[in-house]
Amino acid sequence: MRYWLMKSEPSEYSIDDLARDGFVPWYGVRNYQARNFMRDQMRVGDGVLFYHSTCAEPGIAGLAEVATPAYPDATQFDPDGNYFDPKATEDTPRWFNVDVKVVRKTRLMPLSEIREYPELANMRVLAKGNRLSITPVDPDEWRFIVGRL
DNA sequence: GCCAACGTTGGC
DNA sequence: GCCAACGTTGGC
Repeated sequence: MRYWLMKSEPSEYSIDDLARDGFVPWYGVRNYQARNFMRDQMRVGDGVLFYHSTCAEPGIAGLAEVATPAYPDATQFDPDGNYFDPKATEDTPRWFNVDVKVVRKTRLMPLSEIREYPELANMRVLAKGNRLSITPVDPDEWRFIVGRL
């Protein structure tokens, strides 16, 4: 069992959207490291911190979990979509995604609050210049955060 | 809107 | 295989 932090822009897809839909295919990831996390390391049942980024109040907004193994991201094959990849084919897909299902919306734990806890100082989401949309979370960090939501 | 940081691309 | 140029991310 692993733990993850996954970023979403709430203007695109928020925790309220996830609470409404129940689950969502995490499509559109076009970064190899983030893809590899989904394809190679995620397992059904892994815990997910749902993080709002690029918004007025960035921070952790809810809890979710990995709901499916990784499978080819359908959007890479759609020439009219924003996520089309001309180098991907059905036989040799380049991008993968899992489905994520809601556990619960929580209070918002703002980025500014995350920074205040020495216990969370090593989180990758706090690292300067970190741009990864999916990052692993240590079990200790997970427990610390969940206990305060 | 700014800008630092980072990943990717492509010429050589 | 290097590396400059470019595009994107994301907090502020």
